[in-house]
Amino acid sequence: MSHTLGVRQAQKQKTRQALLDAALELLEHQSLSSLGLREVTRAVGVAPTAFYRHFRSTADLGVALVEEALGSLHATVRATVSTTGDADERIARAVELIAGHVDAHPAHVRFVARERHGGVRPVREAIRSQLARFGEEVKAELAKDPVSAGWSEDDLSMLAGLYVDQMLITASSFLEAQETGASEEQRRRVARVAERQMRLISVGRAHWAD
Amino acid sequence: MSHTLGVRQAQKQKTRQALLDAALELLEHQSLSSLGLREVTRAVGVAPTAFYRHFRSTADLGVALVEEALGSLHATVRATVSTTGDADERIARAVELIAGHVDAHPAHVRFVARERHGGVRPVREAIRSQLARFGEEVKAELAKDPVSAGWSEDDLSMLAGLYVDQMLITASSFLEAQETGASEEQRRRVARVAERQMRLISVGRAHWAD
DNA sequence: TGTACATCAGTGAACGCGCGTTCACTGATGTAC
DNA sequence: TGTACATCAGTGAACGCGCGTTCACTGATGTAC
Repeated sequence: MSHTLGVRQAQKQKTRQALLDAALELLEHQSLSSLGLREVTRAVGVAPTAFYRHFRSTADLGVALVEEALGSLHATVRATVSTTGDADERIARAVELIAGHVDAHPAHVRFVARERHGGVRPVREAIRSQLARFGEEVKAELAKDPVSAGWSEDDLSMLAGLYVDQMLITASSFLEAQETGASEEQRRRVARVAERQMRLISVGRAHWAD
Repeated sequence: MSHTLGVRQAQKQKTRQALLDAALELLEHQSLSSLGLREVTRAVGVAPTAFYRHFRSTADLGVALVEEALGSLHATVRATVSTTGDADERIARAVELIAGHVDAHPAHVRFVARERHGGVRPVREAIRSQLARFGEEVKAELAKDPVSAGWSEDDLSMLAGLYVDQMLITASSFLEAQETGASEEQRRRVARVAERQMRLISVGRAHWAD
């Protein structure tokens, strides 16, 4: 370990991460389009001008947050598609993984749900392109499955998109339950609905070629 | 026609509507949480203080916009569920109706998609409660259909929710195509994907009880 | 129909405040010899 | 190892500006008689 990055650069990274963390927290109750640069630096405890050493604008910071948030989601997506077992087991496991992701990174999920259709174009586009990548991965996984034998590329993409959207809807429902301080029972109801919706899609998939 | 509302009240309504219209237009490139009261009055051409004669805050104006936007969507939802014909015809007609709605009211669709998970709680809640009402209507319509004979209440709700979410996703896809100045061919591709996703759900529905 | 008074949508000045951005700076870290 | 200079992350003062909100007002509309 002779090359540990240098004190100066390490400190810079630390400040940058503090800005990202503070922004994510401030975004719990507002949208990126109303987030102020001074708000963020105040929360971190640095001068407003320090912001410019790391980001050109709050929109730029938002794009960095997309990478962070969808990076963490990416791991969950991969875990979800690579589960094994019969259809029902895989669905139950997928919903559990999503619930776990929302518990671990609620602010990331909120950020993606909020800014996916939000008012800041570069952020919206960054989210869209990352979700398209997820779609490609899910599609590749679907293609391997014997259930999809003989499916056209278009149909595989269509189904992959349906799954990705469904994952986000499910994550967003768990988040809402969490935010409104729902009981364990309400949370389980969200899980049950999500499982059945995925199961219905999976039934449709099994009979698609009929 | 002896009771036409009175000049004063008619003028007040006109100003109120002008505020709503201006706000909706300003929300094309930002979220409600960053919309300023002075921005809105400036666009209308009235003094900032006139705003308070109609709304207590921009959040309050947002709630009024929810009613307007979901009122217009409501008509489309009802038209969609009350189509007749075989499954494929009904799906094609539903997608056409959604595309038509996006053409007629793009700003309404954008507003709902953006603020459904946006930063202003009362607005989010107003949207949620209206969408829940749509879900109830779709559910009632599903219950009448012989395909759903023997379905539990929970399963009917689950499917109705899936349809409502799918409608919004479809509307949002059309809007995105419209915003990015997509060609007629790209627009038709959006329609084709949406139709197939609905068809897959409909296949799942037909085989649900198997 | 005419008059006197009440209502109230919209005005315009004023307020204190926080915003984003600029600029020249400081002082710790990094580098060359 | 020590020295002299370069780099650059973070500072702090200053700027002009638009914000939301208050207040007393105006004058057209509405109402009572």
